Amino acid sequence: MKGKQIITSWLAAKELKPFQFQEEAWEAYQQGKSGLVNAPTGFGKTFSLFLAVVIAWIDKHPEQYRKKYKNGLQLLWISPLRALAKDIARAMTEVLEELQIPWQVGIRSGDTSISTRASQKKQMPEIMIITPESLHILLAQRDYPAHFKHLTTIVADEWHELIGTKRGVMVELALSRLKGITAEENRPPLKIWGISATIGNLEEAMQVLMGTHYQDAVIIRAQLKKNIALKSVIPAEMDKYPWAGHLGLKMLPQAIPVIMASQTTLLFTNTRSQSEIWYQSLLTACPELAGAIALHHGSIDAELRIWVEEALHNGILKVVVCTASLDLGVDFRPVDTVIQVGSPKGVARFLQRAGRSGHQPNAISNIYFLPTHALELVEAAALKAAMEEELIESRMPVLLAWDVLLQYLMTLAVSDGFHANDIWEEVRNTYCYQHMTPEDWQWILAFLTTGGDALFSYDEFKKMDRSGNFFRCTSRMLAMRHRLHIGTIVSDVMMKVKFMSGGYVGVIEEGFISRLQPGDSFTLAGRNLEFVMTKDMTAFVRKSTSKRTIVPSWQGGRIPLSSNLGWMLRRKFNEALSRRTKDPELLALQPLFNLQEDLSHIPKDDELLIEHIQTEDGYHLFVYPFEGRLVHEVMAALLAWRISRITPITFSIAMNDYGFELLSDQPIPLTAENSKALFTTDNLTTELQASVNSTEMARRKFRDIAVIAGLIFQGYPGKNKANRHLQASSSLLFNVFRDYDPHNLLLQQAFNEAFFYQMEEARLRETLDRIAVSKIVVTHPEKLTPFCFPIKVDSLRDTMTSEKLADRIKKLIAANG
DNA sequence: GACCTGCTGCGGGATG
Repeated sequence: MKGKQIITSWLAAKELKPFQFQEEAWEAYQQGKSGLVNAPTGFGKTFSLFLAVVIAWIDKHPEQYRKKYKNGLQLLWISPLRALAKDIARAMTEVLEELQIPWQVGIRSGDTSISTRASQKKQMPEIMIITPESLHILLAQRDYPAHFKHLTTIVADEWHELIGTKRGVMVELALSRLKGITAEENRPPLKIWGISATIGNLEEAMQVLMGTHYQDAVIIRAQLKKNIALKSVIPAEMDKYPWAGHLGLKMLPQAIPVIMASQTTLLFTNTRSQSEIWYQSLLTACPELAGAIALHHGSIDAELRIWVEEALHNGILKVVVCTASLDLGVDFRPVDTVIQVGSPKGVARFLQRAGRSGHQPNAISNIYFLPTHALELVEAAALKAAMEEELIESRMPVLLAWDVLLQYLMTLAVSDGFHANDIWEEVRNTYCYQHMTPEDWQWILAFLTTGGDALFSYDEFKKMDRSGNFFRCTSRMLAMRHRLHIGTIVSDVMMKVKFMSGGYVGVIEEGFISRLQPGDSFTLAGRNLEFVMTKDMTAFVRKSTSKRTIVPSWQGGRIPLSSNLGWMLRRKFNEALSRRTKDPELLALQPLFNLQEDLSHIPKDDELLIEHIQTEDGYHLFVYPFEGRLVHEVMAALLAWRISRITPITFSIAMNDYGFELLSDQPIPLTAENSKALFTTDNLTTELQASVNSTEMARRKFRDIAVIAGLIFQGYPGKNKANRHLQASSSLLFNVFRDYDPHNLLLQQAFNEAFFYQMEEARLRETLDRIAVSKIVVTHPEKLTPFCFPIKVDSLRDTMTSEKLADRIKKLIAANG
């Protein structure tokens, strides 16, 4: 083992010693195994595998490993982020230089220049770091197998980020093809490795990566624990802290000392508009932060974001206000403190964010939790317990994603073409498509060659030619369009925001701009801007001096509270009234809990609380399953439907992550006696269909599916079509399939996705099953309770502007006494 | 005494 000696002595010269898990990874790799490496952030997961490859290389060529050859591509490193790819390439290059190994490290991603691509094509670097999309683009090139002739190893970095997404499916498919090429050329099997943070289903994560073939893959777990110090910031005047709200600006004075005492702080918010508001407020409160504070979220111009990331790296910034855009990626060493404003919604996400600080072995990650309303403080106690018990969420792998398969087959068709029998074998051995039937496969092939039962008369849907079992796309126009559209991320159509004088600020939703009059001011990227005009999907602006500006809102995703966190939250309520609890969060909430108990009840984890409250608005029913807003939305609709079968009655519905409300102008006939029947899982599927508009939900899901499957052309880069266009064509296709091709697999997929992701059907069932064995506690409080107040405020918001809302809340309080 | 909602990720290439 010459390689290992060389590496360990090189490390020793730096006063470093490999961790045990790293040595285990080297060993396993040396034996030709595949597997998954799991370790907390900051312990060198990346290097465990990179050095394993280097060691094996030295052992293979002990005398001439420092000689320059044209070795060809040895190691393919899949990174989900372009920024991460750059960082890793830089680090690898440094190591190789120190070891005097003349290997090239290349990056292949969307920002790789045309000339670099061309030279890569002539001579591949020994190591290539690539995004899943770019990997498929390689597969879409003529003679693509030649690139991979010398490939021995593939590493999927940050695999926990990809599993559970269609980008992960792209990786599965690419691996199946690369394995196929290796087998065709009678080379030794590829070594396939994943690198993953801890998730609930690590075993499954590995199976997904390996496919159904590799039986003897290993999981290497680092027996290391990241030291995380979670500190809840308890509102100074707890008895005056709002019961509802999500911005948390009241806590600003308590956030400032934390920021000032730290070297560099990342302040995470849940939404882009919230980050804009916090940025402005911090700057107003501490003008001395000017130049040392920055803002980072997904709608800010990429160049500006890169500047912020670099400034963070170099320690120039004191604080960065951000959203999930800084969840992962580049290692920001100067960051020593993280502040989470509002609920992180999940344990894994919270850990991930905590790990952004103290990013070195044995350093402590400091994370402060800042509640935005009183009850949210319980989440801090729940998070603490969940971290101790390592109760980390699972990521469910995507199954039978037909849209991605259609795209992939087209990729193969535009490069060298494919033999259906070979590819069928390969695809069926991926985790995603293991249950694909021969009929499904035939349908897919027919759809790509003829357009299927619905689209057979339109030539643009006949994408491939068939001769026997060989499929190929001969149209150069289709091939080019296809290469442009590789990928599974379907973004909403956004409008660019540019200065009149040139200079790009960021993006904003069409709908937001359409509500502005020229001369109106709004805030983006922390700047006050005056709207001038729109032209070609671009909003032109100039600097504004106005003090009153509107903060835009973006219609982003709505992440529900995870079931792990919900479960822990329910458990924490058991301790709410116990004097023995040591959680400072629960102790601080004692007055609130006492009030809730006086007015109503605090549910234990084996109870379901239901509150009947009558106000001047009507009759309210509040239910608290703590299962996240998506489940609550569906449950509310289901319950409303079932109650309306007892008595003719109509409701309006509201919900948040903790519970939901049904509001009616007549008494709601739900009692402790009939409640079990109203929450039963009997006839669930049919009654869901009746109560929820699943067709509409499926129609919304279908838009992305149609784009990914290549049925809708989104236009050439930089010239995106307007949103209306996309909606219209996808809706049209949806109708055509429904009417003329009801067995269409893409249509079925749309319904499946609606049930799985939008209604969280599995989780709904589990919730109902839990309720079936729970004790149901029905109370009749005389006024609004601390539990119901946030939901009530939320339901008012739908129908009112914010000023009216403030008045309304005052009235509510007054009426509540 | 109680306010403002809603994340992220990627991206042709052949020819003159």
